[in-house]
Amino acid sequence: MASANDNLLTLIADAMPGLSKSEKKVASAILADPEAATRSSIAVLASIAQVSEPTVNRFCKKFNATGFPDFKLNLAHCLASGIRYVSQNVEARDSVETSTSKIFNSTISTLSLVRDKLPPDLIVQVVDQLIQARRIHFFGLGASSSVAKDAEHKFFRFNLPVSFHEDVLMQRMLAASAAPGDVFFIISYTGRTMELVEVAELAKANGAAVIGLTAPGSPLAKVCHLLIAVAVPEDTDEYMPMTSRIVHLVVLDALATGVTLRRGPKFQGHLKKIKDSLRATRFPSNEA
Amino acid sequence: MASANDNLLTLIADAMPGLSKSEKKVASAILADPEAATRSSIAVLASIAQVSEPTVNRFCKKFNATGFPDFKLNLAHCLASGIRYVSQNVEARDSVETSTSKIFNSTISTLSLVRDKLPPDLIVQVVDQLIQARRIHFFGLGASSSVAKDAEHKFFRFNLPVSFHEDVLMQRMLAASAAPGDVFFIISYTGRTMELVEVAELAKANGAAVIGLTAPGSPLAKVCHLLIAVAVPEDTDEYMPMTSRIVHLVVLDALATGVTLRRGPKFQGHLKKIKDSLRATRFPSNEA
DNA sequence: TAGATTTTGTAATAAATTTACATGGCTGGG
DNA sequence: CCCAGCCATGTAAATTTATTACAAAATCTA
Repeated sequence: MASANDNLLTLIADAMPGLSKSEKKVASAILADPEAATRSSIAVLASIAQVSEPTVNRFCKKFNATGFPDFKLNLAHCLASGIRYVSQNVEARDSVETSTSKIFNSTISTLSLVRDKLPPDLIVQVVDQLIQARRIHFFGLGASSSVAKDAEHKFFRFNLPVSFHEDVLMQRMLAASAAPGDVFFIISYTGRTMELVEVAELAKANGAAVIGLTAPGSPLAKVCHLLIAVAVPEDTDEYMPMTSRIVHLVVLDALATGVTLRRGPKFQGHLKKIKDSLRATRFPSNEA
Repeated sequence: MASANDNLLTLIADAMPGLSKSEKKVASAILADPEAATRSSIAVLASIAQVSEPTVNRFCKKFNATGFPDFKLNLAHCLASGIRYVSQNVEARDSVETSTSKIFNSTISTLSLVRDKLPPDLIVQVVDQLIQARRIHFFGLGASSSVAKDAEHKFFRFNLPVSFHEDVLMQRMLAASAAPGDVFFIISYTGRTMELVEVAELAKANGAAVIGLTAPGSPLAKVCHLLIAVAVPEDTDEYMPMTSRIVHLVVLDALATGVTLRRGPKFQGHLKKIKDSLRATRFPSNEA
């Protein structure tokens, strides 16, 4: 399913190792400036890549195109949908306008990257785990604490037994008194925050399920029963985790929606009740 | 900036009245199935429109293309970036895989929509306002409270005098004791939450600046000195504000980055100090 | 190293696009 | 109302672009 409108550039980049010498030349010529590739003729691209024209043509056909023009079209599509797989880092001399557009662009491209990379059944598994949980704790610290808080807010509406804690002592206490049936959902960009790793280990030792939304290969990732790995190539040292946080939130959106869908229509009534209870606090809408 | 690659289809539709007989034929052939147009050759399109090939070519040149292929490319661009807005809503019978990909897609397309619609200088103005503020309060309720919390966290790192409150009484007290030089940054998806509107009015009456990140035309929007209007066509009644929240966060990222850039390089030292202070709480990275 | 296989390039062919030019229809002045 | 001039449109030729068929080179296998 993901492969249908998959990111062509990513596809090419991923296929690189398995390509022959001159195919690699073509690939890197395209990756170097995809925008230009969509505008050039096959002759121009061939000369840029220093290969013959049929080689370029064959290359295109390898990537499910009927020929070169079709390939260019596909390329144009994936470019237009905001996908710059190389993140555009903000630089100190950028104007505010530039940095703003860079931030939007890199957020967008990161999201589409994650969308394509996320194992489709993983979300399903996590949803299953959440639905049958006796109790769900969302933990996060620092930048991830507002993500965890958001998660609590969202899942609370679903009438799931959720709680959110950003206090380390509370987290520890809850982990210490964990039992099978409890789910600890731990959110961390780096996956290296000691406190959280220890809490995860403690919870796990007590038989609770630990779900991690964090970086692959991190200490926290190793502890989790279920891991939603989000690898965001971020310029962490320059600025702070930004896109990773967004990705985490969207993943949680997906999970929450998954839970609702699983609960079926009988459950919509509950949501409606909550909505109605909020209505009283609002100015009436002037729309129909 | 937005008008540069503005929607080509709209452009064509608008130009219709001023076109000649056979140009109209071409236009309607394209508008009837733009997707097909990007895939057809000039000969095919000409026969569909019942005109000759040069007519099609001339038509393309009228719309700032160098020729037919270039025109197709432009068309493909505007299709890919525009077509997704509609019909990505999650439906009750969707599988979890489908809903997940829909959520990612609609988040992505909403972000690119906002990116194109956001007035470039607005961010600059807000950044100016924030930099010179004596004190900044981030307010949000419900789903927006975690957005506000996130904002506080981010701006705090910049050593700006920020605070965050989700408690209505605290908000009211702060607004009541507001003074010129204070900035109230109020975040609300609907812009209809009474409490927040009242707080905004109170703060404004006391001479504070009110910045709103909310829906255009809403009661809250009318109170603000500076308004960052985010109109997200959301199926609020089915599920909850999801994409709007993400957009809000990305806007705040842009603002935060804008502030850092304005502060200049001397300020990087401060950021580094904060980063170092966090390092002690982390497992060492195994990377270089 | 010989033979087979794969990769790459050359040259011819086919397709698509553009240009140059001719025709037809319309408009406005006589 | 008719003819000159102009604009819109089409025809056909030229040019560019893409594809195919085939041959040469490189790589691999035995």
